[in-house]
Amino acid sequence: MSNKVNTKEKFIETASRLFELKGYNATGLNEILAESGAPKGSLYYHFPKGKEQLALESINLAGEKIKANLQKNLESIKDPVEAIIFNMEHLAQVIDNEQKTRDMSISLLALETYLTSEVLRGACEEVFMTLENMYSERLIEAGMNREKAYELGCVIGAMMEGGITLSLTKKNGNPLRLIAKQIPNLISI
Amino acid sequence: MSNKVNTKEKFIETASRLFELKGYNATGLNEILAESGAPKGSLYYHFPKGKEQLALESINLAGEKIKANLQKNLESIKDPVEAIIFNMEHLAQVIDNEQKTRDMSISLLALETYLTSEVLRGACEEVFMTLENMYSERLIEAGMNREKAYELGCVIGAMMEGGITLSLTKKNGNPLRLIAKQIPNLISI
DNA sequence: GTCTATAAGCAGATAGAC
DNA sequence: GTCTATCTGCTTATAGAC
Repeated sequence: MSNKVNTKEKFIETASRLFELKGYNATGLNEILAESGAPKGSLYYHFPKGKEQLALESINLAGEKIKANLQKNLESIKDPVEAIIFNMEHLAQVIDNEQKTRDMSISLLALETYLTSEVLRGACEEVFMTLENMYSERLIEAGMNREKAYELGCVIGAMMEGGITLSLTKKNGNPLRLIAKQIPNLISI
Repeated sequence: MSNKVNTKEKFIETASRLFELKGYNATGLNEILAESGAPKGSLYYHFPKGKEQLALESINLAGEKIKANLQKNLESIKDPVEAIIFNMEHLAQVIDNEQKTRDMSISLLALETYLTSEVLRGACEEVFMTLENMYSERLIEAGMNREKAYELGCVIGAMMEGGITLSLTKKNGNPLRLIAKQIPNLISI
């Protein structure tokens, strides 16, 4: 039924938001259930393997949203350097205004799960690699040598994650802005 | 008594290791007690405010160790660019061999606590800022303009944290190595 | 100062009625 | 497919003996 799909998607959306915000271990199923407005039995009907399965689908959803935001900027701004800078400065502004993550990073989930769940670690790795490849492909399109583009894709991805971590901890987007300022020094096509 | 000091320090050392490795929320007091070999009453005698107080001292200890490692490399290698690269490549090698953190990063703790504990967020922010300043001071010593040095200190700090996150998630030190390779492009004194 | 026993609550997960 | 009631085990924290 359509209700089944809606219930399941509601679970994933709520869980994805809470996992990104508070982390995997700090987010209880009861909290997800309360915000979803559904009972516990329903959750285990849709996710027989429990919390880990719900987290897997949550990571994938979060990844899709992060990718979509990046893609929008990479497509709408012609110069890849300017596009990457705009993307970083946009996140800086969001952190200045809200001081929390939303469709921004899965670093917390990755660091919480890389030692304890091979499934979740793998899902996080895949999200990271897709983001890196998006940077790389755009740089190749703009004329950069392939190998160099793949190396820079990873570096830019790392700078983003580190910049978000620092900006959240400091409660302001300045670290992300300083990183954005250095992007032109890394990219010479 | 000296025993008091030893017991308390043992708690902090064990907690610091476990918090960095598994995170604040995934590490139970029972686990810390088991590895410390001391009973629960003793922990609450030394840390009346409980887990948060223990975490505060754990973050400070982890920060001291991370700083000490960096300082050793910044002091022993004359060229700051080479020193920073060596430090990153050393961490890459550790991750290749052990695939987990130890005296390396407090990103996990920072991301877990920035929303829920102002005390712990502040402690993490202080560690991050001290590390950034260590990079900056070394660059200033080597002749770099002050403002530029402070900006780069933050950028290098962010790259380290992001590089560690990616390297742990991918189970290899390559992201850190690719970042190290880009350091010369950022630093022109 | 050290240690034991226990409290009170929440976690993830399950059984079974409807 | 949906929902309720419950189980087991773990969490942080405390009371009080020694």
